[in-house]
Amino acid sequence: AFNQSASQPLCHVVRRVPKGRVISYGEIAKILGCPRAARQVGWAMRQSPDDIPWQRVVKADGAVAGGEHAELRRALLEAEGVGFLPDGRVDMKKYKL
DNA sequence: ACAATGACCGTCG
DNA sequence: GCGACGGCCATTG
Repeated sequence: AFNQSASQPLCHVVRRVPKGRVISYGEIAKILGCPRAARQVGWAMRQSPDDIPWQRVVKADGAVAGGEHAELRRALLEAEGVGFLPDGRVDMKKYKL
């Protein structure tokens, strides 16, 4: 049930992620009550305002999603102190919430 | 109502 | 360790 109103709880979860940390779509979905709704999270995120720190939302394996903005968000994460592995992914062991 | 698509996840070879 | 496959829930043509 990730309708437009769902973007609110979604934002809540994203905002609760501390700076310098990341969270995966699956984790968010789980927190929202639908452990298998990772895709919907992505869908809701796409239509959500950009005022929220979406840069902290990455895939379960640490890869940064987000198509065109992916590189930009990666840069933002680096600015927050999130370390990236040589393969261009976040070190989930250290930074995953 | 059906089939295809997606800012994904977990399992299996 | 990596690539392939299916499942998941909601949106869209």
